Amino acid sequence: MKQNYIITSIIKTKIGNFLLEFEKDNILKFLPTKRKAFLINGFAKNIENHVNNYFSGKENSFSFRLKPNGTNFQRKVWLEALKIKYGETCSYFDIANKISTSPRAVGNACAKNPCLLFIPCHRIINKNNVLGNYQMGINIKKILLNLEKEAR
DNA sequence: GACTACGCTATCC
DNA sequence: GGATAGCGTAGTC
Repeated sequence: MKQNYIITSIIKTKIGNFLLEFEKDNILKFLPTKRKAFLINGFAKNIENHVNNYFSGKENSFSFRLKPNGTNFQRKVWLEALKIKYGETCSYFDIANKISTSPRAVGNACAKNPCLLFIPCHRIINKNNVLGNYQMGINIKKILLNLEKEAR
């Protein structure tokens, strides 16, 4: 029987190194890390290229297959986040309405997003246009949103 | 039961 | 009108 192995690699981006975990062509995790960059194979290199294109404004959507680990509820929130288009934002309140829950719970799920950037939870902000919070800090959130606004 | 990447309201300058 | 504090809320650990 053939088995799929989970592969880890560290890729380098403008805003720091990211730990990439994938299984075949499904991305399981994409999180910031302090570890030194290393690439395992062509797939990781491919991701790195796409991410760097994104950071230089040349690319505005990712078409990777994601396989994030989470509860049903978290997946529902992430699915809604994926629907937010490049350069647009949505409030926690809006997302909460769509899946009939509370904004607090939406924030909770976003905080556990294992695929930063690919699941664009940086596009989810507070209702009163305040940015809210972010796993990598609100500075990064600000940078990402500005990048998308200008590149559009 | 405690903890949130929220939002609303009341209350204070 | 702006700043702050308190509380309701829903999901997770």
